[in-house]
Order: sequence, then C-alpha cells, then structure tokens
Amino acid sequence: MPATVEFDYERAVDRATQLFWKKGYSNTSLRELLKVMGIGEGSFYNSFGSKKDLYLECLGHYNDTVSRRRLNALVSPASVKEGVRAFFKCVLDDLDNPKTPQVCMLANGLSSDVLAERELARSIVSDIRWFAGTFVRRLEEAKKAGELPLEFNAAVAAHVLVTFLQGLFRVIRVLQDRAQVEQQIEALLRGLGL
Amino acid sequence: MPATVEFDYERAVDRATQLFWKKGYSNTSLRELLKVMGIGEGSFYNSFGSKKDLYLECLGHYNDTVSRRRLNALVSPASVKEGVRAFFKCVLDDLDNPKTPQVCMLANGLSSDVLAERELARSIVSDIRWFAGTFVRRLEEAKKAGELPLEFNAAVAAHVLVTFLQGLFRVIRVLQDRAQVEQQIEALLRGLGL
DNA sequence: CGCTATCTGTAGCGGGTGCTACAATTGAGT
DNA sequence: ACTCAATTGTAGCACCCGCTACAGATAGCG
Repeated sequence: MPATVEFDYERAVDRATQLFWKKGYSNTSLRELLKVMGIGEGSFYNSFGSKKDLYLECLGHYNDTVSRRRLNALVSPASVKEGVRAFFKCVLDDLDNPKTPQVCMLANGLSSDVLAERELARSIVSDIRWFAGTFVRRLEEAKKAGELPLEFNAAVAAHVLVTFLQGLFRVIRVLQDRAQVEQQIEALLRGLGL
Repeated sequence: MPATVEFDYERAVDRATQLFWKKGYSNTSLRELLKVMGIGEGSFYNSFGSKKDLYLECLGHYNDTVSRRRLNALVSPASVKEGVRAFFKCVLDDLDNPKTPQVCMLANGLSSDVLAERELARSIVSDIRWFAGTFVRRLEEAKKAGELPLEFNAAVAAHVLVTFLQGLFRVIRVLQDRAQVEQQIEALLRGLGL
C-alpha cells in the first residue's frame, strides 16, 4: 500500500462527471462511481470527503469544460445571430458525441433529488444564473453595437432562451428528432427577432 | 381486522399523487406514501400491487384532474390567443395554490429516475405527446378558422410552446418571480404571433 | 351460529445505501 | 537505514429500500 496518491485526480473527476451527467445525482451510487473512477473507498473519502462534495467538484469540472465550450460558441462570432445559432449547433452536435452522454448536467440538476439538498441547490442555481447572465450580456452587447433595435429587451429575450433551453434538454431525451428540434429553435429565434 | 376494504381508494390515490408530484418518483419512499395514504403495507400491496403501479395510477389521476383543467383553459375560449393566455394564467395561479405542491407532474417525470424504468417512461412520453397534441390541434383549429395566417406553422409553434413550458416548469422552482415569468411568456407568445 | 373468504397489521427478508474504522503497506525525510 | 506520516483495500456499520409471508380479525353467507 502506497504512501502517495496513486490515481489521477483529474481523470477520476472527469469519469465521475460523465456518470453523474448520464444518470443524475441520486441515481448514481457510490459503488458505481468508485468503479468508473478506478479507486477504492479509502482513497475516495480521503480525497473527496463525500458524494455531495464530489458532485460539487464535478459541477465545476462540467462548467469548466462543457459549459465554457458552448458559451464560447455563443460569444465568439461577431454577430449575435451567428453566435446564438452556433451555440445551439454546438449543443445539438453533442447529441451525436459519445463523450457527452446526456445533454446538460446543469439542467439535470433541476430535479427534486438535487434541489432537496440545500448545498447542491445553491450551487446549481448559482451556476444557472451565471449561464443565463452570459446570454444577457451577449444580447445587450449586440444592442449597444446597433445589431439589435433599441426597443429589444435583452434580459427578457435571454431568459426566454434559457427557459426554452431547459425544456429542450428535457424534451430531447425522448424526442431525438434533430430536424424537428432545429425547426423549433429557428422558429423561436426568428420570433424573438434574432 | 376487517373483511372489506376500509379506506377510500380515490382519496388515497389523491394523497399519493400530491406526494409524488411534490417529491418525484424515486425520492418518495413507500413508507411516506403509506403515511399520507393512511394505510398499511398489507392493504397497499393488496390494492395497488407495487410502487410503480401506484405511480402509473397517480399519473392517470393527475391527468384526469390537473392536466384536464389546464387544457380546458386552453380550449374553452373562442380565440386561441385568449386560450393560450388563459392556459398560462391557470398554470401560474397554481403556484399560489397549496393544493398543487409543484408545477407539473408530467414535467417532473422527465427525470433519470423515471425514465430509467421503461414502463414509466413509456407512460410519461405518451402522456406528454397527448398533451402536446392538444396544443397542436388547438392551433390548427384556429388556423382553419382564419384566426391565424395560412403560413403559420401550427405544429412547430405548438411544440415550441410545450418545450418552453417544460423549461418553465423547471425554472419556476428556483425563480419564483411571477412578474418576470409573465414577461417571458408574453415575449414568447408575441414572438410566435399569438 | 359456524364457515369461509377477505382485508389488514406486523414482523422481517434480502439487498442496496453512504460512510467509517483500521490494519497493512509504502514512500519521503532525516 | 530507520522512522513516521500518508494512502489504500477490506470488512462492516447502521440505516433505508421495496416487498412478502402470515396470522389475526371481521363481514357476508348458508
């Protein structure tokens, strides 16, 4: 038995994130987590403290990788309209990507099991606020740049997008018809004037 | 000990529905259910068979009462625009109603724990399809009546509404600012031409 | 009244949960 | 080389889960 940490912390968190992402919080058991992380109970409680703490860690990891990648697609293009569409394309492309087992881990967090734990609820809500905030800022920026009319309500439009997105992340799990989803997105964007 | 059923079946299902509705499927334990239903394990397995079966029964009960009431608000008014708004008003009013502990039990069903059980998933998906179908039919009816332009895509608009609604049912649990929600709804409806 | 069918409470089963105590083993520091 | 702190696997804890076997009580029926 070793005296120094023997497993790859980052790799373990990444594996755990995938599992939480795919199966949700309370539906993922500690034994399953240990298996995909490749470590035993001893190391786990030494390094992570508890299942809850690991979940918080995974949320952070998720935002640092997946959320950031998607929001980059939103922010990078010069025009909002391109940005918003690039964002949705990025999300839909993940449907065919085996590395992204579900659509959105943040959206999955808006469930009774996660929201029932105060600490997790606080974290999820704060993450979603940050996510929505990025949308608001991008739309307001476009308004200032003259790309959107002055009467355009950036905050409301951004929140409609985020709310719709939350629904999309649910519906997509049982719909799976990409063409139909793309029609919905385009209809919404045009309706909002984007 | 009696030789005839001693509890009120309808009442028991109603209580169970409230609990499932509030806490989700796997987060509601059998013991909790028995407590609010006011019966013991013996009667339970005699009358309901299993937790899964009870959940299906509760889904039916939910649709027969809550879903139907909401869809009535959609269908009853002469104009679609009124109908859609009456529907959303009906949903938002339930936020202040203590008899409706959460927003939508169908939306809550789109979670890993429920979707993981094939039988429950089938039922939830079919119920949501029925729900969405009512929206589609209402919009198409309005189109035929000349209330909506001929180029209006009823199916897509209806599904955008339902997807948005799914998101709303999630976001509302952590947002709780009715005025802001009403702004979102109005922006979406106007955007869709409703 | 007696018999039988039925419902109900109890007690508990097998298994899963998150978590912990602890000994065994190892590496780093001196 | 020796000590000491640190990590690790194991074994098991207390609790909860959905569910079942079964005996006891009771109502309906002859």
